[in-house]
Amino acid sequence: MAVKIATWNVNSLRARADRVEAWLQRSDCDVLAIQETKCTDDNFPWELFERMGYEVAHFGVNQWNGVAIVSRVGLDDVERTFLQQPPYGKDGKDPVQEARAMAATCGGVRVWSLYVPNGRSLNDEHMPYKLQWLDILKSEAAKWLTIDPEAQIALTGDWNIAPRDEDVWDIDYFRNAELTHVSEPEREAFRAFETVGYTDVVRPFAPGPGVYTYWDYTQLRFPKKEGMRIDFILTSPALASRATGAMIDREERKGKGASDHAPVIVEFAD
DNA sequence: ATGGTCGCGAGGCGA
Repeated sequence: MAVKIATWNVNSLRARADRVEAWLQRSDCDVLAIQETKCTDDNFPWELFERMGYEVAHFGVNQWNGVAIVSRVGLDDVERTFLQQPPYGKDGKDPVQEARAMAATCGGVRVWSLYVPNGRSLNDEHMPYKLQWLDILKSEAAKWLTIDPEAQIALTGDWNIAPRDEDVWDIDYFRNAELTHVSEPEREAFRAFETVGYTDVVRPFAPGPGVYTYWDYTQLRFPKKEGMRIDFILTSPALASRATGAMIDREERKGKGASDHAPVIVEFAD
């Protein structure tokens, strides 16, 4: 079946409930993968989606992270965390499994909602966590294609990596400040998904330069058009061949109460 | 102008 899938880091679902509802209405998406709900199941706004006729599954353990999948074309075989997903333990504290990944089968597509660890800084212990998290996810994703080369898989979400120099507004600024998201280890971790067979299905329909999915709240980054392309939809080969269009909804970043990320949308034909 | 923005949750952390 034809299906329209979006991914969006909403940066708090409760603070943005009205915006999310309005966006879902006008975007007419069949599936929305959400990151950073910042909810637990207890304070998650279930009825918001149910009254629009969508099913919803959520994975959130505290006020951090949190991922969800919303669908009106079925929501089956919900899976929370990927196999071998590494936990995070700071300063030798007990490692905790964070709510950063979940999957569901919607309209025949295995949709993953992914919130890749930020990394924080090149020397922070969060960076090796980020790289290991991605490496293990890549290995799992490679296995899925080995098991079924025709699998319909969409790896969607906030990858916290800008794979190309043109994916940030000024690569020299990032290099000079030794910022994350553009380092070679991070980019290699991203390319590894392409090496095992996954494709960015949005970029061909929304080519750069100057095309971004995220703008920092500070420094007037959005009006100055100083953003980053860090949200992606990567798909298996069989699903990539069905992509007929895609867009980054930059309009949604405008105005008071916007998330710092824009929704990213792709359409697949039958 | 040595700051500037958010959200969560009630001080500081994470982004």
